Amino acid sequence: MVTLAEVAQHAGVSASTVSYVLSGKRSISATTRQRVEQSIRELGYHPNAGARALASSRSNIIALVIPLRTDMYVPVMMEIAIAVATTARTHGYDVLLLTGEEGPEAVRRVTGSGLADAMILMDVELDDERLPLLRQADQPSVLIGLPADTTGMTCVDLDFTATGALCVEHLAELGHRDIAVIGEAPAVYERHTGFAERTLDGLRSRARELGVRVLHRPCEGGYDALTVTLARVFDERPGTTGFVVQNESAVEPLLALLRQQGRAVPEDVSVVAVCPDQVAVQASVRLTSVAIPAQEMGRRAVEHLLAKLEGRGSEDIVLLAPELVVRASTGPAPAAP
Amino acid sequence: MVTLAEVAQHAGVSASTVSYVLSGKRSISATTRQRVEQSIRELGYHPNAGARALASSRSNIIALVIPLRTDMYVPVMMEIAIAVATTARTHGYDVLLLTGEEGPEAVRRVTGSGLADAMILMDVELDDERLPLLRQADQPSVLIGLPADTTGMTCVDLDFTATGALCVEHLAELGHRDIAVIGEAPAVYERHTGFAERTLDGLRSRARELGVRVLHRPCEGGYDALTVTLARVFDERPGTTGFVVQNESAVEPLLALLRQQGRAVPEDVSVVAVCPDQVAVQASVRLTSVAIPAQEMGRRAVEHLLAKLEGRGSEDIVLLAPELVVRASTGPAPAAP
DNA sequence: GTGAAAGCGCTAACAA
DNA sequence: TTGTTAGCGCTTTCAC
Repeated sequence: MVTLAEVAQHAGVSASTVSYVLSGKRSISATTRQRVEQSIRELGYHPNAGARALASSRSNIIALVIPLRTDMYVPVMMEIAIAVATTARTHGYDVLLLTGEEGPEAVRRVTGSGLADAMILMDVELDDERLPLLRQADQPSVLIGLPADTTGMTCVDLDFTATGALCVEHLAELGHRDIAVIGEAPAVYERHTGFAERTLDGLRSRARELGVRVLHRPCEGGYDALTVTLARVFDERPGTTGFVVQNESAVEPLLALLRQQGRAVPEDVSVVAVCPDQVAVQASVRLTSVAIPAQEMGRRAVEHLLAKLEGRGSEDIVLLAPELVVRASTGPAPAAP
Repeated sequence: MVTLAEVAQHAGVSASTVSYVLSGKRSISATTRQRVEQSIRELGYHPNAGARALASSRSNIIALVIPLRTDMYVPVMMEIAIAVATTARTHGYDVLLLTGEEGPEAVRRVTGSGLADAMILMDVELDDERLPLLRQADQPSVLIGLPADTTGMTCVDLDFTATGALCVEHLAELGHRDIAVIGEAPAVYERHTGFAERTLDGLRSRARELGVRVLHRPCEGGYDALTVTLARVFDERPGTTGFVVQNESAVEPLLALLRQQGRAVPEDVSVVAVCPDQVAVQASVRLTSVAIPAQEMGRRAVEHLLAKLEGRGSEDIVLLAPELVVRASTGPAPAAP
């Protein structure tokens, strides 16, 4: 294993010079720099991460805590994780992958050991038990998601309230007056992950303003669950002409069942989805949808984290504006019979 | 920040004693151990990761290289990653998440810096450019996937050859004599990721033995692509009664199009999928399928890696046996018209 | 069963 | 612009 001392000797300079060539923290003459860089290349030198961390008390590692549950938004999680990793790399950081399994203990362990310089938490719950630890830790952190109490926290999330509002607005403009919301599995609401409620809040309050009636039904994914849910919806509100779906695994079943019942999309019924674009374009009817901007969420989370690490302040709450893309699943409400 | 020295002082012992209490590498009297453990708890001590890595030249970190492409098997990738992370934790290791983006350079960087003690590579291509580096590195590694040349490598993968064979066997037993294979996107085959070809090989050679005709069509996901592909299949082989699908995003479109064409599943046409169980059970017809055992792959990869780290040898190639689960999408071939 | 002490490879004052 | 040097916190030999 090649050490910095060996590089120094090979280049005929002192260790600190090599160190400074690497860090750029003081000016080096062009010739010296070149000799050192030459030696580094010739010897195939790579700085030792442990030694560096010890001496500088910076590991150049960001911890990313992903949810253990894989019942929801898996591709979105993955996309965020990848965005976090690639963004971090462009800034010289690596990413440590932690699962939610360890719970609050993970925060303590990483914070205490100096394994990572900072952390990003995904799938934050409204009243997350890790938040107190995070607040008292001296490590910067960013949440992806929005807890109930955001005091002292930096959060990045899609503006789900605006998302909900946007969905109704679109349907209202098209003349729909009776809307059903097919939501996430009941477990998601019980877990109080926040985003589902926020979508609903935004949707309902805008609906009230626009004079649109809303029926909300949480729903497990899959055909069986949706068959029941859909029957109940039309039973209770036969005049329903608009659907908002926020549940990936309900999308295709919904479309299939509507088709099966002879309700044409978008002629008889309009559907707006809150889902990744890939799902929207690969569905059997190309879906008008609001996408979850996973990449941007990951990127922004890292950038805010780095800002904090470098002592630059940064906004506390970053809510990304939703964008509704109109595709083939929404159209004017049918004339009342 | 609490150091080992402070714990030692607080407990009235030497630093090395504390270290040995932590590592268990030499016997400690019960009373001393208790005093030390007490101090550790009282002071809230966490060993410093950098110092530990420097002194022991072991980081207790495993690097996991995930593919950058998210065009395929995303949930499977995620599941493997989570399994790797949780398994690693139970053995005292953390996981560093690297994207394929850096390419071979990532291997060099991690190997050279001592950032990680070992690495796991996912989505290995048949002729992967990282393999030579891996072979010459002194770090243990495990591949998830099977390259063309496995010399000196430890690999974990589903036995896709057996998977292909299993699919035809099932269809052949049901009397199907003309089978179409809806494969991954052409790009997947061009990339030579191996698994797609291996499935096909196993499928074809078993088909030959059983006197079954096979037509293979790579296919992009989605409805449009599948519409074209399906038309071509029935054009070329009107007598096709069995399908094997190895492409998540072709599953639902296939079922929908067959239904639309008035071909009932499984009465007129049988479908076997190679896909995650979740996809199989949530499809509009519950699919007979061979699952990709993502969790087990992740777990096994870590276990083999640890075996190598501890100097225990370990098998070179681990091919997990496929299991076909019969659900509602396969049945006896219809009598010839 | 326990302690003393020499590093591990690097960073960052402090000096020149 | 460059060199000297004192640690960073821990592991591990060597000695008792």
